[in-house]
Amino acid sequence: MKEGRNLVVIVDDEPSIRKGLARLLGGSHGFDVMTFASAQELLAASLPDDEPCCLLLDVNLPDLNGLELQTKLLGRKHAMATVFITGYADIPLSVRAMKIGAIDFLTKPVDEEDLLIAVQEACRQARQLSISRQEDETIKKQLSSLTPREQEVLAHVVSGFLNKQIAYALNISEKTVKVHRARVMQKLGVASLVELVRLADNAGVRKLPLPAE
Amino acid sequence: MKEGRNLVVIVDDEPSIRKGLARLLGGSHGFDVMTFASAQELLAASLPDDEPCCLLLDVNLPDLNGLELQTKLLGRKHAMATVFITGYADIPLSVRAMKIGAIDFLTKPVDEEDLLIAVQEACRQARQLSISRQEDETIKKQLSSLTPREQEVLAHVVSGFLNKQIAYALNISEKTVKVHRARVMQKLGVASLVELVRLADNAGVRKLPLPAE
DNA sequence: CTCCTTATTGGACCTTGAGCCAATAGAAGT
DNA sequence: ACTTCTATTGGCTCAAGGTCCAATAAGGAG
Repeated sequence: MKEGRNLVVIVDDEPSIRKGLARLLGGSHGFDVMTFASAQELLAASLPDDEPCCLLLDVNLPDLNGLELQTKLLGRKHAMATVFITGYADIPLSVRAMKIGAIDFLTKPVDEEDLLIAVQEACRQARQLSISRQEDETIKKQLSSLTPREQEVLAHVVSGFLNKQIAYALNISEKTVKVHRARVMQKLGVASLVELVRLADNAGVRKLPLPAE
Repeated sequence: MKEGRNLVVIVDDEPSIRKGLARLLGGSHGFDVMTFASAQELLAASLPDDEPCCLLLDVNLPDLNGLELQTKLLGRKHAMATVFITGYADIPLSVRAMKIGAIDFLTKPVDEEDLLIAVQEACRQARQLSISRQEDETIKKQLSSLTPREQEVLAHVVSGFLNKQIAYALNISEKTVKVHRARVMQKLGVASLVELVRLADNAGVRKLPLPAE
């Protein structure tokens, strides 16, 4: 992943627009640029691995609506944020675009200043998303390296149970719980219960109901 | 706070529109409705205490732009979510509205179905916001009931320090740390370290840097 | 089939960390 | 002077973590 340069992926069926945008962004403003003429082209292409990017989408693409393309891409592993551009559009369409998370929705002729601000913001959000996804990934991987029993013990621990309560709930001895617990701490690379709770919460570990007290 | 009924606050300078919207929402659909003819009227009025509500704003108000009004209101304690309605507007305006957090941006003539969906969603989000703000409030209040020393100890505890490390850092004995710690737990109404960490994290208690290891 | 690894379980023992009860001392307010 | 709040500390008990050891069962490699 190249650092310092941000990738902008342009999809527009007008060659002149593509070139204009590419020159503007790629030239003096230091973005890496890739261009596509249609949604199909983009979907078929392989983007640089895990490179967070700003999608610059024309709404009125010949083969697929820009919003539908955006929806299709959202499900992917790629971290991206979208800026729409359009020549002919109405308010409901722009509102729908914003609702599904577009960074901005610009009308042609596009104001350079607006475009740059939007693209920079999109890149920023894409990078942010990429980072938080990677962290998520790492945590999930660590969690899946736990054995079923360890995961069970972890769930109880972060629910606030004492070892003896966990032992009773799982019908094993307290000593065994301690062993599992120690393994969990070691595998997840945390040194304290505090860190363990934060990590588990971030990973969305299900909290169990407290016992009747 | 009345339960079960959601409040919709309508601001529009056209009496006929006000009445139409009020009748539609207040009648068969069971919303509580309040209407205002201008931004000033709304700002001067006192809304039911802490009642989460849906703001239904005409964008083209005589005295103040709908978006500016929304911005003014955001800073208040009231939990509200906004749906804009407009007769004459352009895409940049609708995009700006969505950027500042509008739930929807509808064009006249307003489709009843769309309006209802938007209003319901706005009410849902307003209630949600209200709840999370109340929780925030409660936590902040509890935190401020801690003495300075207790807050200091809390900060260290949720940073993963051991009692002896805290004692050394604060230059007091370990026993003292334990007492402060117990008081913190009691005042915040938590029974375990796990809960304490979650509560502190939600309240944004600053984590201290770990000691050199 | 045997050997090896992993997961799960558990006991005895010891060290450290944390929680509970009681208590003192100073400062501030009534 | 008396009460209240805050900060402080000691002693005792319980919880948690570590060490050393060990048994059982499942799954693969050779």
